[in-house]
Amino acid sequence: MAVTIRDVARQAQVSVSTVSRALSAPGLVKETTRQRVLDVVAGLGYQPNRAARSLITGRTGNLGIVVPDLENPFFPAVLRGVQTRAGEAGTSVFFCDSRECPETEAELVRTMAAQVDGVVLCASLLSDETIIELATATPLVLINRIVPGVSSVLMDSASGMEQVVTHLESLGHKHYVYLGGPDAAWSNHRRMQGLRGRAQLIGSFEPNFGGGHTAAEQALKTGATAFIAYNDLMALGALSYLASNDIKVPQQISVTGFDDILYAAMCSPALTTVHMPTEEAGNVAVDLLANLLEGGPTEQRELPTKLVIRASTRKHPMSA
Amino acid sequence: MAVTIRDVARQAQVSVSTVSRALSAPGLVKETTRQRVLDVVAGLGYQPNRAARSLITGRTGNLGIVVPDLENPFFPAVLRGVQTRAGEAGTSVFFCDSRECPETEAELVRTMAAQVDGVVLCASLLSDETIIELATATPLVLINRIVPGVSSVLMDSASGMEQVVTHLESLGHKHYVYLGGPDAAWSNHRRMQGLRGRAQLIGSFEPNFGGGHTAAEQALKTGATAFIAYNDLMALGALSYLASNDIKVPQQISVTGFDDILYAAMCSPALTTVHMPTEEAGNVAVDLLANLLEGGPTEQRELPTKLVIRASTRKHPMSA
DNA sequence: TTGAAAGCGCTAACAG
DNA sequence: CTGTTAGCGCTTTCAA
Repeated sequence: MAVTIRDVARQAQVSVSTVSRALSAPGLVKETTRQRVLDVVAGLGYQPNRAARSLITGRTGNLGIVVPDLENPFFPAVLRGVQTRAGEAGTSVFFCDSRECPETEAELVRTMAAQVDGVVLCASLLSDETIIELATATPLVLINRIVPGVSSVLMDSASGMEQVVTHLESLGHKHYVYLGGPDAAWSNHRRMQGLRGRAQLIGSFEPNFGGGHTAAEQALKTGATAFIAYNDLMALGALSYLASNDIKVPQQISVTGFDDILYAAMCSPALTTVHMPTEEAGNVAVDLLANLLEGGPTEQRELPTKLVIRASTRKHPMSA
Repeated sequence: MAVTIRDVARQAQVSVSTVSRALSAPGLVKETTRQRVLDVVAGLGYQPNRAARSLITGRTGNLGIVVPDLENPFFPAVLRGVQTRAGEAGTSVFFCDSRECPETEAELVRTMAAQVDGVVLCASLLSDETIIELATATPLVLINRIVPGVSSVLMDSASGMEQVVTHLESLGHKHYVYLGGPDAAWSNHRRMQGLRGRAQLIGSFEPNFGGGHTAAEQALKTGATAFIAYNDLMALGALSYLASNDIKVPQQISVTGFDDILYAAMCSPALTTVHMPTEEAGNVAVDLLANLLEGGPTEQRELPTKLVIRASTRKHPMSA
């Protein structure tokens, strides 16, 4: 195979342990020796064998992330945050898409566990019990989910939703309907809390374009003047349904989304939605995982969200 | 740590080598012995330590993929294809986003090389030389890029573009402009070939929403009646620019995209674009990589593309 | 068909 | 500050 630590040791005229130390515990080696080793390392293009290292340290230097749907741009954004922060620490990232299936999710976490130091679980659909069980076996950080005793980073959905409601009320809307996401999604319940009981509820629907389409059809029958979608993808689906039925947004019906994915700003009318600090959440998740790996305590962190008002909402016509 | 091969051997009353063989070379062990070992394995929940295994076999059982922009839904779709096929073979997938930066790209491939058996490189911006150099060090499969002597899977951009041109001509358009993507992108040149010299060229622009916005502004000055965008994201940006300038699509100007990302169908007007077999490309890439790892030859595979006609194109008004 | 033994490349005591 | 030594958990000759 490639060049080993022994080759470096020989050429630098030191023992293998000195090479090892020069690389991973610089303080323990005389500066001139270290420099000599480093030169040889560079010259030979030596790269430590990670398998050998992790065999002895028990650490892989990798981390995993599983998301429910890679096609929802919300999740690639989180991935980016994770990759960026992990990369800074020389950590590589495994990813998996569970396709909104809880069984797959648990399976993936278990499979990953064997080859990573810890995993980030996004918008999990698993039960508290299963999550606790997984967290016992593997350092685990949740994103947008709270489970007692497990680290997590939250984007404040409840507050985001309250901002939506406040906005809609300030526009004079009296009757609005919530196009609900998956029952198993913790975020869905959290968002409902933010509604403070003021919205009519329908659902649950699939948290994607098709789900929004279906939801809009039902929502229309309620006579509501505003639709609050579980997420942007559903809102986009609703927009599409309404457009194809010649219902004008926002003139006849106001629509709001959640997540502020890229397309929320691109569609027309541009979507009023709640901005989520996705990349930052990814960063923080990696930090929490790092703490965990150093024996630190579990932590919960909450990141603020902010309503972004665009063109899909306006004053309720009757309230003028 | 966890349960080791020795624990299994002890409890099954055989040597460690027998356990090893029972697991990875079933033919070499008496059936009854094998069954006994397997029972113990299941009972103990034994999972072979991958680091130890790969230390000796030199294989990691992992593969890597690097894409230029995770925010472009085209790439998550490819990722999915890769993950799916890799998963079937028990292979895990590392991902990285190079953020359209060639240096980062090369760096990422090199970093990954240390811990994967091979890597898939999507829409690479690197020079042929660099790619060949990387391919020499690591089994490599390219997606949407051809480099002599390197395996690759192509989605037939040239043909896709020809279909666009044919469509536009059939609608009576005489003057159309190509909103070009990055100069370093092989796909960009390939798509230009499909133009057969019949479009005016402007660019290059960033292959995203913002780039499309900018491009549309310039394209407008050409007096062309149809805009052909390098990809859907740019087309979406162009649509947005035109809408905000009260130019009606497709009444005044026709617009086409490329890729058929999810949002191409969602926006309004829905985008006429070229559908790319992204997931399949991911699958095939994994297959080619597997062949390579088994000592097979490099291969080039081309997958067909198909024009999807939606609402953003129509007959040229002057040609009625 | 099975077992014993020799490492894969590296880190981590333990001496010096 | 540096070297020696003993493995980490597994696969793979080589013998039996």
